[in-house]
Amino acid sequence: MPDRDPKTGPDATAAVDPRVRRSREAIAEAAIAQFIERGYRDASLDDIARLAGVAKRTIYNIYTDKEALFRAILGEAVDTAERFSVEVAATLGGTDDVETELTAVARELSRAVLGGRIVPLRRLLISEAARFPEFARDYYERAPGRVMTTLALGLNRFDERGLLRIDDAEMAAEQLAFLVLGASLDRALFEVDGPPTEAVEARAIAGVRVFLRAYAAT
Amino acid sequence: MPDRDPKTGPDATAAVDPRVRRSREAIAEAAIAQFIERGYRDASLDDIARLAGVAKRTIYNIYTDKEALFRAILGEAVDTAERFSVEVAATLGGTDDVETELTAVARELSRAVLGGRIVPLRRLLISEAARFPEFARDYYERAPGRVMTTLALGLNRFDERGLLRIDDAEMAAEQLAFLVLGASLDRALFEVDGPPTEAVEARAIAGVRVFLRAYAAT
DNA sequence: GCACTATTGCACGCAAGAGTGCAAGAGTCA
DNA sequence: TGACTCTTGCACTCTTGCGTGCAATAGTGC
Repeated sequence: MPDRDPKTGPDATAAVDPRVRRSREAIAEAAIAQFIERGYRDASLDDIARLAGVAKRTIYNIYTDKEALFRAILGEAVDTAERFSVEVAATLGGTDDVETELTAVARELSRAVLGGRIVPLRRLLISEAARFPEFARDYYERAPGRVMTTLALGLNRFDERGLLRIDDAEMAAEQLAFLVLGASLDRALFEVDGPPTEAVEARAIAGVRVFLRAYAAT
Repeated sequence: MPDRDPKTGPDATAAVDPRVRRSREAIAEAAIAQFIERGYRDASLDDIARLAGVAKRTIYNIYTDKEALFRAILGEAVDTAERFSVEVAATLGGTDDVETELTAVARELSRAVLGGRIVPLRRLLISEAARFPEFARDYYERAPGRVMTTLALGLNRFDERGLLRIDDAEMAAEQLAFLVLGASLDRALFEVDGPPTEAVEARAIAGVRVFLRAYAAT
């Protein structure tokens, strides 16, 4: 939904000047860092330029606006989050060992969501949800939404094998996900620099156990 | 932890001028509305003054700073959230009908968290967690933390009655809470003006069912 | 009604930050 | 090397918003 590549049309039309390419990359890197750290309003273009090792004027040569920059950069971040999401739990339901598989997915989920830049990105999206509601919605469909769908597929596979008894797979997927990392994720949103590990693992394991007791086919 | 009543010492020392009282109330109301709607940085004191029907100068007669105003107002909001929280699930574990009681608590929780000003407050706390980390921590301990403790006590009562088999009550309380409204709350943080109801109820009911299947004593 | 105190409005000063213009310099491609 | 394009630095404008000073006014308590 959001427009990326604000000034170039199709990428294929003639190779871009390497200077432009380098500038773009440096700016993108500096911008996402600043936006995530300070938010849209408090991130200044002077700082971004300085951090990117680029003149402020150059930013304006590429992006029309602070807003255009933000949209482009945030769009990329959401793309990245989506790319991560398609890989999570993709193979779920492949074996007969439900507990092992679910535990592995629980760990994978925890690591992926709490380890990388997802939590800061979520904070930014929530902070700017009033100003840029499309991004929040877009993210939610493409990242957590995709994970839920994938999880649901895997749970259905277990159901078909007679290892779990799943009635509403989408609902069960949500329940599994929030059992595993709901509490950890919620805390993480509030504790800006808290250590991510510790209770996270315990919650993941315990969550899987509860899920299994509720949904085991026996 | 945060300082409220920035300029008066103990409240008991002589009744305050009613003019001050009125100003304070009007300012507080306008300020929390603006801060919640626009965030710390984008909320302007001119707007708050206009909205409160008060001269900007008056705000500075009461609060030294924009920051002092924010701290005072946010402190009050957290107090209110805490007051709400002590009432949630206080009577849990009083009867023998686990399912009915848990379902009632699930509805109560959903309504309390998703219905009032809690979600916008959470958004604000998350947005400003980098600038004011004390408030985020403080809130988390005093509101959700308190609810978890209360829930855990109730679950323990069911365990003592032999109706549930609870090993780690704090963990079980978290699991229940996030089964019931984890998904709804997470969505709510991103969807600024989305309708709160609809799937919320379904998640609450289904969450309780899963919890019971996992923890029933039979 | 009187002394006192808070509110008001308004015009400031000041700083930060978005966005622009331009001429000089440097990289790129053939 | 030459033609071209992008980057750079710098100074500049404009807006927004914080915070203050002051003299006039109005509410409060006795």
